[in-house]
Amino acid sequence: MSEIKRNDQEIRRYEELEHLEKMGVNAYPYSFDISSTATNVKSNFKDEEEAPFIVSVAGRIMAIRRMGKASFFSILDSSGKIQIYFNQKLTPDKYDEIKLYDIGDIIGVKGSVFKTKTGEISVRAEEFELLCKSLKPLPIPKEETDEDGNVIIHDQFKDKELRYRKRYIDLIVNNNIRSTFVKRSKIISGMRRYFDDKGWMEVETPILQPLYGGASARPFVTHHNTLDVDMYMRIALELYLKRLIVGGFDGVYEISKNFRNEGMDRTHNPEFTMMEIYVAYKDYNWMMDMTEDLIRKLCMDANETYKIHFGDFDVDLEPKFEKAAWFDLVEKYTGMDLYNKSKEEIEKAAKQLGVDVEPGASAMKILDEIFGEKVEHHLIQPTFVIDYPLEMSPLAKKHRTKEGLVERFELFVAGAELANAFSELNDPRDQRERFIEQAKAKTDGDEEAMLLDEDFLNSLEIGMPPTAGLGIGIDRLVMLLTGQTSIRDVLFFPQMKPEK
RNA sequence: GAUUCCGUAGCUCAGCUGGUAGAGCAUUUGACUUUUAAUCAAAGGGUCGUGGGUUCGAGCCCCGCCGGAAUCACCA
Repeated sequence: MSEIKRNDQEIRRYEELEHLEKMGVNAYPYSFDISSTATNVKSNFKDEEEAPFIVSVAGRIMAIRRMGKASFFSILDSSGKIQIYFNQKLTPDKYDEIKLYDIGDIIGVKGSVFKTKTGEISVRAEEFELLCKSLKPLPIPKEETDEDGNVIIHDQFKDKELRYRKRYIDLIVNNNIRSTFVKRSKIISGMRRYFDDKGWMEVETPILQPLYGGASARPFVTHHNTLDVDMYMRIALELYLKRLIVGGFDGVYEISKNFRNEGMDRTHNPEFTMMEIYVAYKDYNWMMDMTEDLIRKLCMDANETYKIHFGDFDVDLEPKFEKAAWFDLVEKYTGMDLYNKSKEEIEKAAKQLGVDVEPGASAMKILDEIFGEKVEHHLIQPTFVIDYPLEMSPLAKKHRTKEGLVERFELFVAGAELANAFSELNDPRDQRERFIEQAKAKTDGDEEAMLLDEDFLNSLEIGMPPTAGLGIGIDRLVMLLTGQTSIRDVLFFPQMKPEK
């Protein structure tokens, strides 16, 4: 048994807990009936009201102002804060008990609502009880409102490491971050509602997979003991969802975690949430319209406006999204037409443009670099980039008219990729060739090249109808729609190095 | 992975050219029946991230390590 070290404030709280229990107070009771939230109390209270407005509320004590025989507490519930007024006269038998309450404790209060001299709507504590004793001090910030109405926060809990590691504290004391996560939830539920209303079905597919596929990334490897085989955490949803289209569903989608064993930074977390949807009998043109409609609606639902401020950018989602072909954009921003050019020509172009290229990089890698460095940061207003080079997109269908291209689009907003979609490749012969190309790339040292999935090919041989597929990185979408520039601020529990 | 910066009380931070620690809030005690950063009076609280080194002496200088942040690289 390791010895628990407590600081003075913690020791004091444990002593108080014992004191309360000696007084016959249960510091951890089972339930409490709530009639209203803090915000509802405030909005439903009317000055003129003559009949008493009795409510019962519960929340965490965030501030205590004791004045001898009267005290004002501020409690916080899921909706916000409300002031509680205690007076010895109101509860002569229990007034001493509140002397043992601390900031952080959770209490339930029943009483009439009134407005204090200073105009704050408050609940008179006619009945109250402790609902949970808090045994560790909370880093409580203090808020002050200056003459101009600006809220100044003192002693704010802002150490990013601690905030991420102890998110539950962050959520209690930094009430502004709550709204980001509320919006996140709204965005995801809004997306579900949008798809469900169209009759598409939410499904679940394996996270533990014998083979990983559907994207270019390095996987996490784990081991199944009974079968004694290595398994992979999925890096994408694609190949299983397409199997379900083969199985006869017209529309399937999944919103779930993917795992990629790669770097962590402002836009990457090793586990992240992905939405992929596949709709039979549709192509990427149709999918573009659907995506635009969806994103616009989600933004309106979350923000009640189409205008977004993200980093240094102001983005407007209301006008029709731009469409531009991949090679046209390269030409626009580099002055070079690289469509259907040889590897030597592409290498030369990269050199002229000052784009660093790893030795041995394929033509596609170089093109990708050029696009990433010269084009992406220009794509601020919503832009569908369409018609990608074939080799970059091993699961996308060949363009119906343009040689060497596929029917694929990515949606860029504020310089970041938000969505990726194709007319899905359903010709099993072509798909096999693409996998073989990938295998070659892998032996040439491309660690992220895709693996050949025989069973997936088998499903295509059974036959998949023409299908459009779309993937949206949910975390990035939430970042965009909430104006957060770090993925860690849209994840409750971002991945951190283990402590110690 | 690289570079820069950061780690001091429960929280936010100060700490000069090296002389073994300060403030506000929080906590404790007392006063106070409409306060709201409540106020007033007093008090307690620190292995200065960690391990070495230099020095008579290190929070401060040097090296390693741990953790974090930012930027870059990697990354469909």
